[in-house]
Amino acid sequence: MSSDAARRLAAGTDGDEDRRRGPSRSRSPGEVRTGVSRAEDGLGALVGYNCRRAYLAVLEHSIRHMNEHDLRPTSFSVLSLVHHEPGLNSRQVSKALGVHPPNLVAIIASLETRKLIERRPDPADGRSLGLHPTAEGSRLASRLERVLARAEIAATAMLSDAERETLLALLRRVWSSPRQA
Amino acid sequence: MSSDAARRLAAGTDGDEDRRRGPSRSRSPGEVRTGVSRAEDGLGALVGYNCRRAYLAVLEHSIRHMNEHDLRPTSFSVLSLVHHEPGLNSRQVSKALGVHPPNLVAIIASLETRKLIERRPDPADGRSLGLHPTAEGSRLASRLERVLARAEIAATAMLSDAERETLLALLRRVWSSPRQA
DNA sequence: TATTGTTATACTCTATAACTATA
DNA sequence: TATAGTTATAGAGTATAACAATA
Repeated sequence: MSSDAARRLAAGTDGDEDRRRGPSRSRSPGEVRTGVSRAEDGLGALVGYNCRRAYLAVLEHSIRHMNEHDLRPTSFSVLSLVHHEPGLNSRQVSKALGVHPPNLVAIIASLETRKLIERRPDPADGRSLGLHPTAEGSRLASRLERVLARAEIAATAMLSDAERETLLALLRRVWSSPRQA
Repeated sequence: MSSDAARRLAAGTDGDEDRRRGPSRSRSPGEVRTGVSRAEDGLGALVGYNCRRAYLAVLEHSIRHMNEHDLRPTSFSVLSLVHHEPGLNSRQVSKALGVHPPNLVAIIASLETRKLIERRPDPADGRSLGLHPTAEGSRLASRLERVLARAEIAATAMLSDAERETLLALLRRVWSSPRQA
């Protein structure tokens, strides 16, 4: 490590003892000081950036549990959704999860091969195939949901239960609110 | 559309008028009712899932502005970080952003080719190359940060300013808190 | 021995066009 | 004409091993 900037970043946190410090120069004098590296500035001020980092931090705790059952995050999402909403077809799963239809084909085929879900022709629409969890699929979905919920509590142990609920509620509103225009 | 499940999902929201409804059957009787498709159940209860969906929802508003300057999310992150912390080397950027070193090589090379950043040999360490924004790079970073901040406010217009700040603070704590073990 | 920057490479994820069967 | 499922494919993102130069 050679620079001041490096040492400030290393921790990744923005603790109280680190609040007021000199500007990290190497910029021309007279330039506006932007607040260098405080969490409220730059990337730290962006909801998108922080959502992504939080997602990855939480995922790190969860991914192992999914891998133990040979499920990727999206495979698990499909299984869980079909568990809670049996009868959905592929197109509806696509819309609900925001995954493009072609990218669901292999996922659904794999879940079916592993006998976690079944595809049943819709008698009312010859094009549509309803997705239904098998008994084993439902068991796995419920169990993994519980395991992942616990893993997430561990991953977000720095939050109180109330704060975690607040976070969940805010996130849900962000992505599931009807968009304007 | 053929199933009940489909109609319930279509809106993506969980409005009050939709709160109490019968279980979506096609599962064996006597099975525990899991709360089918309410936001608090299944995927909706998972922080990771909601972080990811919120990230993608916000990104949809922001990506256009980055593309206008031929920047991908990670390229912009590097530029913004280097703008606020000039002098960081590639390894430090890697740690700060959680991007693996080999994946930064092309990004940094491109930013340098476009004269948005410069690489200066560290006199104290012959291996290290300090990254510094050019005047144009700093201008672009500041401008894009402002544009993206506004785009995010539009993307999260369903939140009050206070709620947005709360969300940001909670997300930051999730990913930047020191992890246990 | 350890670290910085790098190459090569593989794997995963995401996106688009176009085809078929059905509506 | 439109929609559901699918194929093929391209592009973007992410990951690991290993090397040269330097510490």
